[in-house]
Amino acid sequence: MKARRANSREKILAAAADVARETGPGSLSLDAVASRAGVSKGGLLYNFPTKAKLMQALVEDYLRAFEQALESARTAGVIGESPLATYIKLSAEHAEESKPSASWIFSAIAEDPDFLTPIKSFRRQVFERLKGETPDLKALLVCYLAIEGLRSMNLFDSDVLSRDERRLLVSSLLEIAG
Amino acid sequence: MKARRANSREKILAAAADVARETGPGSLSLDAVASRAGVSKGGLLYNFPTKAKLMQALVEDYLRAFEQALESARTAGVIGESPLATYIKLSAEHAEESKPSASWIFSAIAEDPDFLTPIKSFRRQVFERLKGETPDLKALLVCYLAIEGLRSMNLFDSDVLSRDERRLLVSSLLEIAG
DNA sequence: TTGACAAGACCGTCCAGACGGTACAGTAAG
DNA sequence: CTTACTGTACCGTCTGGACGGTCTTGTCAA
Repeated sequence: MKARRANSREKILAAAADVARETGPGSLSLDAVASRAGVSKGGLLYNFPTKAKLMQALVEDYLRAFEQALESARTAGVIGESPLATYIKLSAEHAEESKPSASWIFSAIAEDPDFLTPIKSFRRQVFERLKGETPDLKALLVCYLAIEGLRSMNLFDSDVLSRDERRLLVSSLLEIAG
Repeated sequence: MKARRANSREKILAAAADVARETGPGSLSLDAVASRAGVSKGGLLYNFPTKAKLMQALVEDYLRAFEQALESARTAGVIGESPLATYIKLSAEHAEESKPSASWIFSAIAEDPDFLTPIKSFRRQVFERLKGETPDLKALLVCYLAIEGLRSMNLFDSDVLSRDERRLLVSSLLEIAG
């Protein structure tokens, strides 16, 4: 679409995520993001005219990426696999990444709590879809919530569970999901 | 120990939680808390000499309250009930409260991410204890994580699950916990 | 009983710094 | 000529916190 010289947009987005993760959600200032991205503040404001637009882009990119990953996992998955199982596997992989991938969310809701609404409605959508595809509601609830718990641990960079325990959890969930 | 004239300390703490919930984590300023608590800024600073101390008090009170609730639930609980089942019931009750009880956490970690460490170590402690008391590790993992998911939904004020679904989830977990 | 006084609890104002955002002149590439 | 920036200077606002003053309460000697 844009960016002939270089892809500043993505650099900036990545820099914002890094700054949020490393220096904390409250320290996500435009100056910090700009210098981290190797871009001047003027350049940042050229790409994202306001801080809110930056946050919005962060949210939208995140949601789009997850949606695409889910879609391709669904088509590329094992044929006999249930949609719930696919969801569990994909989410577990995401949570297994060493870096908390979305701690910028904290910055976003600190900036304006309304940034949560698109995320919430996306989650709701995914859950409703899963509900239509899963015969056993109890199994769905348990698995979905446990995955949500895993996501939360990743978000808060919690080390309550060991790697082995995480693996055992996932395999148990897959067993429950059938 | 303190507060001869009135109990400003608790009023302030409650006000801080209210402000964080209603106006968002980023808007938790001393001025806002003071006016909400019906106290001047000077008075607030008298009780909590710095913003960090306020946050710390919020964290400590929260942890202490949960610990006490857990302890009394353990002693007052049904005799045949497993510790895991007690934990599930208590946490579910907490999550059932209409107001997100701890959204000030976002404010705290925006202020300084280190406020998470006492919370994390507390969680770890609780989990380790549960691990020593629960024979079935798989059941523990699934239940603990699902509860964590429930907590996260409450924290983010998410409405993905209906009340009925939450109830079904809890009963399923209790079934798994045995 | 009373008056002096100390301490505790709180008020209201002020300030330095940080932040988001604007403005604008310059420049290198296509 | 346009796009995509860089760099600098600047403004208005908000925030944490310091500070000095004020009102209330308890204590205790006379």
